[in-house]
Amino acid sequence: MPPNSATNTISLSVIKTACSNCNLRELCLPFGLSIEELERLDDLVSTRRRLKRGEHLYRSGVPFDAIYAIRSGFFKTDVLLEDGREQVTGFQMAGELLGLDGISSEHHTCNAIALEDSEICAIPFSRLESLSREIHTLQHHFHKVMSREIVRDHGVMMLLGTMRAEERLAAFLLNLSQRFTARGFSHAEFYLRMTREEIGSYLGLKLETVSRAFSRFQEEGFIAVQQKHIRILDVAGLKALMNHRA
Amino acid sequence: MPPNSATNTISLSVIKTACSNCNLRELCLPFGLSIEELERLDDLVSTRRRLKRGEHLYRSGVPFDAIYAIRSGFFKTDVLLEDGREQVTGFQMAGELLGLDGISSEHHTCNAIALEDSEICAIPFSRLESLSREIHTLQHHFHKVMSREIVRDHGVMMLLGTMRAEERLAAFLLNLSQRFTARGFSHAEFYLRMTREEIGSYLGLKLETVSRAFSRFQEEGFIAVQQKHIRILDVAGLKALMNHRA
DNA sequence: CTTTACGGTTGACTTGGATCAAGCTTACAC
DNA sequence: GTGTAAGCTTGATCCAAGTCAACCGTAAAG
Repeated sequence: MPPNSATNTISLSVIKTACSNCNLRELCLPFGLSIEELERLDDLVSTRRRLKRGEHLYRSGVPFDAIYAIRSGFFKTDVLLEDGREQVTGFQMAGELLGLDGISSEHHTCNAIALEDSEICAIPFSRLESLSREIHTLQHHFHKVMSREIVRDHGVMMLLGTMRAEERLAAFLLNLSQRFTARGFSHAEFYLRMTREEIGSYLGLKLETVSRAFSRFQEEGFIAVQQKHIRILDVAGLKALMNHRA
Repeated sequence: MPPNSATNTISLSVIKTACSNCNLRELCLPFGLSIEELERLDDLVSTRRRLKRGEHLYRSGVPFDAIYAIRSGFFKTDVLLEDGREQVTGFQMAGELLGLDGISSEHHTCNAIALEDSEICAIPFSRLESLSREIHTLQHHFHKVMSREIVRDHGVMMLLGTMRAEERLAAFLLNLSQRFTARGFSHAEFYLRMTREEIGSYLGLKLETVSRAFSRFQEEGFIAVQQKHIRILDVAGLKALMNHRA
């Protein structure tokens, strides 16, 4: 038996799973690039890494040298205060970028933790800067991605600063639903990868309040919840809840 | 009398006040550039604009085509919900950039309003992208500025998500103080350009709560307040207040 | 100088969400 | 299988901040 030939074929095909034939390319960094440009980006995205549930992709304080694209899986990012308080700053899914916070000080300023077994592509940042000096489209798209992160953060501030508990949770569910839809999953049915406590931390609420709001939404017929399994039954109802000053 | 000659001299000297001899250059976009590079940036920063207190620099929804550097003055940015709720997303001072949120959708997503008579430099964004494809240092610094904004937003999330009213106000005062210091002003004494209501909106509190927290800080001897005039008397006291889970 | 309006302070009372506590469900280890 | 721990739900109670209201201070307009 010549095992090498088979092995080589497999590993070659694995390596070949670069940006150019990644099915997330329209959601991720390669968006809008030509075939030739894509191949240049492939050269850059050399390191792939698998993470188990609970594993850190990076920790606050460690030197920054790459940003990460999520190939599959689900992450949270959080910031810890000295006294132990945790703020979850975001939940990230396939096609989204992690690590943009590290550019400013050349050190990561938050923790990124896999909430399920995941796979990421590491993109060395200085090489990304070089390439985006040559590829206008890549440069512009990268700027859009950073800007989108700022806009998203403003949305979270709005949520934390002016909304009541049920509005926050409704906004959260609608946002998740919309992002799952963009990835070809059901907009109405999904599993939450995070605990009630993590949702609470993100939304500035305690886990008991999150749990009660879920129960309330179920009583009202907006959703069906069973632990981490969510079915959205009334999108309009959830939206209405957010807009009227209750 | 020949008024023209005098006028021309003045306007020439005003025009010459470009990045290369702006005293904010170390805080602003030109940071780290060589003399020649600075001159290329000067060509780009052509439009200067004065705004009266209360005037909008841009409004949410209008097309984005430039970012703005604050030459002098003070701004707030806010997001309005359909039902009228306002979230102040930031306060910006000299040397800081406005409008980064507009890159992602090519439309501004918040309002920028002058809180005192101010002057800004408009930087056409597509020209900034061109130039930063040629000047590595400019590209890298711009990325750092965007990233810094993301880190700042995470700080605000932490504040809104996990801190109590007095911690939030203490964090806010310490942050202002630090930014004034970086601009060569007293770290201990300054005038607030915003109302209690705007502070409250930023911090996710009502104006009465902000007012009471100011009074409380004064009673404790941490600060002296008289309307918008603030003197910080005990930085350590304010810091301590933030760290101990009270 | 007086009027007026806006912003700020303070008090009394209410309330949404936190806290404390008990019990339940699910999943995994043994 | 059974045990156990982590996560979730629900109830009772409490409290920080919100709401409502009155009044004060300052600054701009007349």
